[in-house]
Amino acid sequence: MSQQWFIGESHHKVDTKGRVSIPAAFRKVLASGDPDFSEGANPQVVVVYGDARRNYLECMTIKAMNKIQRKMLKMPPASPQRRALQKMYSTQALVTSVDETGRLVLPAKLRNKIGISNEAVFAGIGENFQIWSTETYEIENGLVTGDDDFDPDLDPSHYLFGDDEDEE
Amino acid sequence: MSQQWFIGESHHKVDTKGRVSIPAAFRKVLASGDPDFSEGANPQVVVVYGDARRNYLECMTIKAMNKIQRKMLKMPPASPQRRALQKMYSTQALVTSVDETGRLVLPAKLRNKIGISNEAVFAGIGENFQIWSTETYEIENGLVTGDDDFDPDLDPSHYLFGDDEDEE
DNA sequence: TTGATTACCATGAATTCCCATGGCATCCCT
DNA sequence: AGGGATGCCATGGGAATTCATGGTAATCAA
Repeated sequence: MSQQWFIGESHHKVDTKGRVSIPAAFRKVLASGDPDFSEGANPQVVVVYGDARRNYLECMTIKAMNKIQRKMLKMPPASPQRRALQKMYSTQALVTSVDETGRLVLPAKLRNKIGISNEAVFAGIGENFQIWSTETYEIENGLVTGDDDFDPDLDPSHYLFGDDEDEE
Repeated sequence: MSQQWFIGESHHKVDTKGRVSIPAAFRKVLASGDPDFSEGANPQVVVVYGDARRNYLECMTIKAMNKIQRKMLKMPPASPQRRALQKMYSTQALVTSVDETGRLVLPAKLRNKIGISNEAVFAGIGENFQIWSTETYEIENGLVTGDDDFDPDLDPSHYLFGDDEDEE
């Protein structure tokens, strides 16, 4: 069962062809989230580059993608919500697979979108992970925007308080 | 099982004869959704150009078309709903096949319908995909119509929140 | 015959595949 | 504890293949 969540942060080189190594730990999660994965083969990944306001790529397993697709199919076909989701998760997304050497190829379009020159940051978010250009990542993650219910100066673990579910 | 969904977005040239390359990824989905497909042959596609309000072509696999036909057969024969569907999906549709070089030929009638000059956009929507003229696509997809429950400025992923199905 | 449609061939660019290397950590042997 | 030996990991380069696209010849329909 190895690892279930994408956890960790790491930096990787992006070469002229757009190839980037995926952190080894993430590859295992991808493999376990790919229904068609067989030992020795290469797991598939989904890369979502949709939303214009985002300056990172959202990556997930096939299982996670299928779950999203099922959710979308349950929404009213012509609703703006469903349309927005479909545009983002179906149209502006890419299904590809990890290569023999554990790398992912990011097409030029996607690299431009997030402004990657030659180095990328992989950030695990649990059920999915993000790819950032190193420069953007440093800037964007320095400043945390707060709203009325959020205090940037507070230790985040405070928000875990209360309503514990059963163990494990 | 290769790929199950039409996912991705890409631009392709349309020549004077109406020939357009179908994105390679889409061709694989078409092949797997064609019951009569045999290795090395050319998969079939269904192109629906019916509805006057649409300024794009809706394309799907044979399997998807069969599903729609079955649904229609279950509806009351003389109902306006069934008639409308039949007109769109049976009358104003075209079954054709991908050629040797991976292209599709769009007859002049269909090109005029969606106003294609010399470039088309292919947009994957999961179970099917759309063909747009580049110009229309840019315009139509820039403006997002909002209603009371829809905020165009919100990241679409918000609409995925809640009501989780059981874990698999 | 004439315009349109289909089949066949050609090519550059992009992408995928395959092989190679250096570094770091782990294991194992004595 | 030293010192290989082993193996995985990140990265690089070149070859081989696929893709998108163009052109020309053959076939068809009216």
